[in-house]
Amino acid sequence: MSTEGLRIACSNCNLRELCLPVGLSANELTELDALVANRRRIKKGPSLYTEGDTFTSLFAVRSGFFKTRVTTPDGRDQVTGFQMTGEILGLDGIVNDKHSCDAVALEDSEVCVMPFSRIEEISRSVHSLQNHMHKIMSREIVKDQSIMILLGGMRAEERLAAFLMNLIQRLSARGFSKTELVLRMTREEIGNYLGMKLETVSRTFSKFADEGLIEVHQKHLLIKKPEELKKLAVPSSDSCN
Amino acid sequence: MSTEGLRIACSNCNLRELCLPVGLSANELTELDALVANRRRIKKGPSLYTEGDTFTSLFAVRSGFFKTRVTTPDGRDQVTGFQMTGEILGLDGIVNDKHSCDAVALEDSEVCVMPFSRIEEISRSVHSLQNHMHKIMSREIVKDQSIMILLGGMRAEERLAAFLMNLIQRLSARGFSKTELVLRMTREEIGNYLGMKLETVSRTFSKFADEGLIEVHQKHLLIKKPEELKKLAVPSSDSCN
DNA sequence: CGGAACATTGAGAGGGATCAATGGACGTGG
DNA sequence: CCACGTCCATTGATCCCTCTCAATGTTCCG
Repeated sequence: MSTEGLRIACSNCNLRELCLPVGLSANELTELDALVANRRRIKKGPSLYTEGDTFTSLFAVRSGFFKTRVTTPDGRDQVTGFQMTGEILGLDGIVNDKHSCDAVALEDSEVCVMPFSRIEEISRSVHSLQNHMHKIMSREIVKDQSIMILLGGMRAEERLAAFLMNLIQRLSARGFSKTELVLRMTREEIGNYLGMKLETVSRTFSKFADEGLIEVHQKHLLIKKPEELKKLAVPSSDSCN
Repeated sequence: MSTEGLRIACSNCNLRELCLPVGLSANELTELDALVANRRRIKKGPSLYTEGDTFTSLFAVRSGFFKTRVTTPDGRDQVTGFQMTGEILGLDGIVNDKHSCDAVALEDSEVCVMPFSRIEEISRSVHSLQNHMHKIMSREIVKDQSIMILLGGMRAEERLAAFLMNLIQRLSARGFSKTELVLRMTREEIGNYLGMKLETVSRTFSKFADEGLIEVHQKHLLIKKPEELKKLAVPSSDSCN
């Protein structure tokens, strides 16, 4: 929960190809250096923000891993996403000036804090940033469409396969292996996200393992037949984010 | 599919309290009059746009009723939303400069065509429009969270109750009855949206009717016990859009 | 009036939930 | 460094909600 004053400019951040500045020119990048107010470290467990918190800033994940979660009045909750390096958190807060979900760190993490008023201000002069913000929000909307397909129409196997392919794809875009991954979340969190119970997640993993598609050692997964998995996950396997 | 040249300014549109201009001052409204390029009529059945269409404009529903739908590579499809008067269509297209879903008119409809480049341009000088666009997109993201709760964690009864309460709430915001409504979509479309089969939708309607919560006459519904329904639909019954 | 599209209702099957017990992994403290 | 407790994962047995398949009814429109 500590708030350090570490300041690093977007223009020489090694994430600039993944994060908000993606596609901006060198000149434009320099203008973005005023965008990040500071960095913030979050230990595993605590929330970056919580439902109801006043919205002031967007956050870019610099390192670590998050989940977002909404809780219903009757205490049920729903995991709405998992965010990794370079992805943006906080877009839910814009509409009502307060956050509508919790963002929880699943491991020790670090985020760049970008005051939203500053984003809007810079957007007015840097056209590409303006367009970029629109694209980021639109991407989120399109991503949510994929989740609706998943939750609305797919069966357990398909959901889990789609989930794995999505994770693999995002990890490989970050330079990680296409065949090996370490799950940062529990079976329960996966299940909650995918609209199934943790036992079903576990069983489905076991089934995939029996069929030789993957190898499971707790949170360590080895993808042995990506093509087969992809076939299971047919719909929108190219989904971004 | 005809493209008429009907031009009406936002500043004297009777939807300005519901639609994009909501909350803008009179002065600002005048600046928005350059925003709507034209109007377009869509008959029941055809699409306003289709997956893959080049994205150029957002659309505001002026009259009528739409559904948005994504189709997966293997032919399954998923209804991702229903849009009524004053609501915005096309946000999905921003990220890739092409639309990622179909927008289908469920009755004869009319939309205002707002070229996105013009929106971005005006946004740079009219700060409240800039903020407004961000809020509209954020609202869409928050709405999608509610759908995830619905699809991920609720049972058939709860889904349908939540759906009805949401419709009623949006209709009443438009001056329609809080207790009576005409469904513009079929059972199949409702079911697809809610992740259930049309038979289950029909059965659940019948169950609600048996319990005296509603009265069903095909597409005409009478809400007899809104409180009871709301209780069933507990989560995020206040969801916007 | 007849046909097509949509809705209702029933009977049976199945996928995933639920309840329950066991087994590993990890971290903390003795 | 081991013991213990906690958290997490696996697996089994059973049940129930929803899907599926199928028949009938209703409305609307040409």
